[in-house]
Amino acid sequence: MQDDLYQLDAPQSSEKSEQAILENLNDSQKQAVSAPLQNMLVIAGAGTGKTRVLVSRISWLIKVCNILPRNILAVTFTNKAAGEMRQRIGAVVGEFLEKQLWANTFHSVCLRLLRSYAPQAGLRPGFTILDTDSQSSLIKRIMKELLPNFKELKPSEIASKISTLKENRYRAQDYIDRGRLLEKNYFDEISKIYAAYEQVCIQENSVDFSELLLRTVELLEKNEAIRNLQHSRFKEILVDEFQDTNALQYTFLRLMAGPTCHVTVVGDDDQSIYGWRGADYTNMKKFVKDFDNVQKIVLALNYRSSQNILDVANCLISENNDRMMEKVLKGTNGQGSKVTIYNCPSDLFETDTVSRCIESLHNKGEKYRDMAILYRNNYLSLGFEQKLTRFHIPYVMFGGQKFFERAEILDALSYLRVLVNEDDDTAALRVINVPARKIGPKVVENLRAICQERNCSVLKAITLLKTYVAEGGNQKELVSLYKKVQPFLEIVESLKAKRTELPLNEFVDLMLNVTGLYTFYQEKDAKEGKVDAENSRVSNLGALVSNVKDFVISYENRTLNEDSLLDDNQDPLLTYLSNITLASTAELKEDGSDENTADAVNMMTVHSSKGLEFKYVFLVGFEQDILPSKRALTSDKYMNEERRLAYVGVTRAKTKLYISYARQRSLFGKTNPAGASPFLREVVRTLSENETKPYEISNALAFYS
DNA sequence: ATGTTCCTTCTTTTT
DNA sequence: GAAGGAACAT
Repeated sequence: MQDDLYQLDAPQSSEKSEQAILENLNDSQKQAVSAPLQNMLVIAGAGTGKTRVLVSRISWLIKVCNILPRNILAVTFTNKAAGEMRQRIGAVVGEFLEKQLWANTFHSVCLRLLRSYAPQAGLRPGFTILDTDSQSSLIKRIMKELLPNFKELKPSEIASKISTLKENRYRAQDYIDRGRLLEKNYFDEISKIYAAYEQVCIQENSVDFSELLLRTVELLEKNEAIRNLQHSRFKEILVDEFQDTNALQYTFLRLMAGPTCHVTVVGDDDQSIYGWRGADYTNMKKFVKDFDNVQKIVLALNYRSSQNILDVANCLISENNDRMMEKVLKGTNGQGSKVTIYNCPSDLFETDTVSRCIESLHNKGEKYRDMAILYRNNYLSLGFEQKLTRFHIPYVMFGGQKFFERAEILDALSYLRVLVNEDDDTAALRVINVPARKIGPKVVENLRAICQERNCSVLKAITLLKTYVAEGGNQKELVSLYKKVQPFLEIVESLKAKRTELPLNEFVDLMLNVTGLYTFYQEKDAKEGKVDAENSRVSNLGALVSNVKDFVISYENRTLNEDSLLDDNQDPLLTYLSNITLASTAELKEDGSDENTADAVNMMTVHSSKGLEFKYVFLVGFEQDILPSKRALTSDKYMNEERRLAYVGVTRAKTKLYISYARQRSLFGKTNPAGASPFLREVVRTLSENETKPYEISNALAFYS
């Protein structure tokens, strides 16, 4: 604390700070970091030190421009990026100042605002966030009720349709009024479901992911006082991965930035790979138009890859016809070794070749953790998993079955959600019969009839039944209905009573016992013969408890500033649930197996590799119909995005890149002819003219014994 | 209400 | 080829 206060009182040493912050930056980086206060667009190619610039710029604002951290808002796309940024800024400006900075994802910034202004935003305090799974099950429920015979669209498809509509600012009524033109198919069904969905969400006091954004935008638009409050607070706003923002996030940004605020956005149109879920890199163009005097800075000096890799990358991306600007990455690490292209007779040869190559690299002293296998589709990982296992090569997979999407975890969280928000029927209905309590569809139907009649939640309906029975009500159906659901109510009530008595982690442990989830999943594990297995359901529940424990510790240590006082009404459980729903991914490390300690080959999709780098990269399955995906052939737009995806894959490599494709591939039990990706053909056609080709083609057959 | 078998599906994924 | 969902039987 002493040190922190010292730092706080010592902004005068700014000349020294200046030097320290600008040290080891190149000219354009320096230009961006030390620019006068203004709106800025930083176009940062792959590996050009984008995060470094952002972190340095924020440090500069704090240490040199003497802007208070609380007047700065840094928005990122993922929690991981936000955490990393906070940590790196903390290292420069000290923890004390770092803690006052808002560095968060779009969604959690919106959540914070909505929690602070719930009533003004049309929400009741304690609202819960719908995860993807809950959203689908809610829609499924609505469809069953409203359109039992409508099978043409899956609940998840409707869910993403609704998300897209929200991202384009269509509420259900807007869609009904003026959406018919947008829709070729199923307009009536979608609008009916959307309208009902909107209503149920309000009833249940829950918001989905897009709703967090949309509601905040609406709040800021219609409430001038709240908007002005944000304007007087945020003097500098910075956005990372700007090419990934969607229309709604862009609107949010415009609303948050007041007349005296400066906005800096950093991004790379060539790395926009989330267009399929609403990301629109033309926001970069819009930004220049909509904001005043935007200073444009281009970073093209690449610190990551050897020149051969960059030559391939530059050539690849140059084929795109919708780029914002011609950008040629120039390396700083010398020519390096050539990119190896493996031409494999079949997918079996491919996995074999890659495994052998990894083995020989390892034998030469390279670490497994410096290598990565990147693929377009998750199903391509299977063959590599098998082959690597046979070669006794350790690997870690990113993505895949996510911890917080597992059934047992979602069950546990649903119980917790009911405790926090008793209107959350989606959560209640998920677990009302888990573990099995003889509450089937019939009982649920009867309950919901009461809900409709009384316009109340499921839990409330059960409570009403209880009162009815206690007061000597004697209608047979109601009494027997109550008997059926009584155990569930008792569990919820007893948990409610104990909630405040115990530390949260102990409470969650207790909950798992009281509800019977532990026993239920123990039996399930036993039936499948995976008792004590690392990925058993019970051990996952255990991991949940320790995750809660970690949360409790950090929650108790949090610094109480004016924002956290506004937050969450001081209910740690509500905070935990919100955090978890907005966190997902690999946030929860399998305890013990810290990724730094385990030396293992990394396996992931190209999408999830964005932002990462590895010494050795194997870009596999670089084939027609895979990369580019079969479905991309329909339009130039999709094709360009696929090419950017390939570009992202290529630019992950530092020292050496291996690209492989098979001439035939077994897929879902069937063997089909395959072949090199047209992207690869483009590159080879263009670069083969060069005297010194940056690549070499290797016939994988020679490897196979 | 629950257990069993058959049938469909098979990009990418964060929040 | 495996997993999740729906229809069917117990």
